[in-house]
Amino acid sequence: MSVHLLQTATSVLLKDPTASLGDVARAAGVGRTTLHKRFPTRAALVRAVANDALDLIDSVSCQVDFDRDDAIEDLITRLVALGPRVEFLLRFPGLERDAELRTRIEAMDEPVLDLITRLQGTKLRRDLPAWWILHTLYAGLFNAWEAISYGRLAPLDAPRFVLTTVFEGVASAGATDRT
Amino acid sequence: MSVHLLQTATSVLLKDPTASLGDVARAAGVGRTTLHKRFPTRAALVRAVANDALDLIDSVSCQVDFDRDDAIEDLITRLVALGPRVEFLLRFPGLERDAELRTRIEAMDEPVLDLITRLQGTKLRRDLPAWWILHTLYAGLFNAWEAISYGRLAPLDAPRFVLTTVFEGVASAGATDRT
DNA sequence: GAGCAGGTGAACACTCATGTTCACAACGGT
DNA sequence: ACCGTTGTGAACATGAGTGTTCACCTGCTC
Repeated sequence: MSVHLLQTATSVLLKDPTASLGDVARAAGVGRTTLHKRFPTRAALVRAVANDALDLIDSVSCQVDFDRDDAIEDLITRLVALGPRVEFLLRFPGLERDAELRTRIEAMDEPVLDLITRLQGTKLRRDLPAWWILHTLYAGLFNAWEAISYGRLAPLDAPRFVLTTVFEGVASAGATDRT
Repeated sequence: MSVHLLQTATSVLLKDPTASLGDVARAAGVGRTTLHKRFPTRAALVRAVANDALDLIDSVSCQVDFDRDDAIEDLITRLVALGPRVEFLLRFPGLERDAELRTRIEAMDEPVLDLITRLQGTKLRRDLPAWWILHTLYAGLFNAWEAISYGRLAPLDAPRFVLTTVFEGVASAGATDRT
């Protein structure tokens, strides 16, 4: 049941980062006292939500074979499915002020950066820095999550949208005006 | 001098959306009373900052000839230069709850959406919805602003990065694995 | 039934952002 | 020198979120 509490907290805090603890408790169908017993302070709750998301990413990361050439496609597809839990990590303001969290987030980026660097020998452009490509991927993910939450994009369409847009761009195949 | 106040408020609130009015006033080198005299309430300040950003966009929008085929490139290049003032519009939480602001934001999107739809006849892909392409552009902008604020990206490089990435994608030219 | 773990609402004190007012200082125009 | 404007710090009341405690209830095991 504590799991459901964290998930509810995730979506409530994501929708309104200034939501009070009372709001979170009510949304989770739980007393504010109970919430306080699990997470003695607001900072503790936020940290728990973030760590939960990081655990989720770790579990996904383990399932991806980073040695395969289509590892990125696999990773993106799996990350899209995670939705708000991970979006929280990239969106919640002030999260990077927690040193421990910042460390975990950077550690999460590292293998992907390595993968990108390696693939820049084959299927990825060499004229862009790896970090820019990584953040472009994140931007695509965030884009998809937002569209899904607004009901504009079907969750099952999302991976294809993100991958095709990030990899091939929005220009039509014929128009190659690389400047 | 009021202009400088709004710009300071923009960057302070962007860095920390929960910053107190005292923080804003101090950052602007002005008394909290003075701030209150100009903007009687916090909501009024936020609205003023947002409207300032929208005015800025309007003034840019007027300079772009939406009939030209390279209007998008022109628009993006100009928007990148605006930086945090516009980033505020896309980032600040709860901004869309103000009906008047939401209207202005949608009105801002409209001509760009029309342009995208028109260009889908020529240089833009037809197999993606116009709104998706629009949001991909925004995501690229946001990406660049963030990289600039972290000092990773030179402002003068930004337009090229955004345009080439959004239009052509991150895949190397040879790898055309359109699924 | 006794005991215990877990959950709950009520209540309290405390902090802090906020809105508001007021008296005072600086400055420019007349 | 006078006065309106503009900015300033100090002070105050208010409200909301927060952390904390306590008494009470429920369901479970022994």
